[in-house]
Amino acid sequence: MARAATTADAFNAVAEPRRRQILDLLAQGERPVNDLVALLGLAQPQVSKHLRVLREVDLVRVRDEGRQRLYRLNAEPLRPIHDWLRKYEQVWNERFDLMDTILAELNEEDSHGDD
Amino acid sequence: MARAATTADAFNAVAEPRRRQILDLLAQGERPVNDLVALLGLAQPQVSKHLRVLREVDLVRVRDEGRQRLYRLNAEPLRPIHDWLRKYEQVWNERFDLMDTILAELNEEDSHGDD
DNA sequence: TTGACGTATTCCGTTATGGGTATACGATTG
DNA sequence: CAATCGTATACCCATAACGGAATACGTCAA
Repeated sequence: MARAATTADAFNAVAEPRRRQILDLLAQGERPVNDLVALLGLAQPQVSKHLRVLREVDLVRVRDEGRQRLYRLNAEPLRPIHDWLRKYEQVWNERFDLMDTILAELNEEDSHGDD
Repeated sequence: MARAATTADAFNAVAEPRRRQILDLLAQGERPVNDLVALLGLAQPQVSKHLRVLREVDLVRVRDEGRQRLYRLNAEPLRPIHDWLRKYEQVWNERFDLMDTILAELNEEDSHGDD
């Protein structure tokens, strides 16, 4: 074995900056591929590939219109990610990092205590 | 060029299921590596590697204690992800997907309209 | 100091990902 | 029917990333 399946879920789909950009653009409305190509400044095939990944996790839906394919956002699969993160929302509001800082400093002290 | 740097940011760090598990465990409190090894059922080196990735994006902090290394969650870097997702929160609450369904059906009709 | 323990790092092999380029395919236009 | 447009796919390359196994390194105990 080498790597676990990757782009198979929304987490991975969204880990790619370009794909996030695509979603951001589609959030404004339906768009044909060439629009995205222009806006992203990428080559058309790469955009199509990213769209494929997004389609596979159902983050985008397509609609044929003549020779164009209009892509549209489907945010639904993002919800599990959001839900997962919600657990941590509290954590970063509390000042645990203050304790971290203290611990880190103690650790530092410890490290160069005897050089 | 081949791939853009990957594990360099929190998005990618969190895209790995095992790493999410690790964070989930650390959310309960500080833990030494071997604890995680036992709980995850992974080999120790793999756990250390995942921890390294998490450390590099500052999602975990370490503290030496004797020959143990106690890892602790730092949720802070998750906030940008959460923020990014918040934009879409509204989208999946609205019933845009209803329109999607309709459009999809129209498209379907269209596809096998003339067989 | 030697040995055991806890953890990090290194090396290896495999996979799959992302970019680039060429090309295939369907739809429209003339 | 031919040419063109819009998009998807195939192919190639380089590299990163994961798992596995061995090993290095620091710390503690005897």
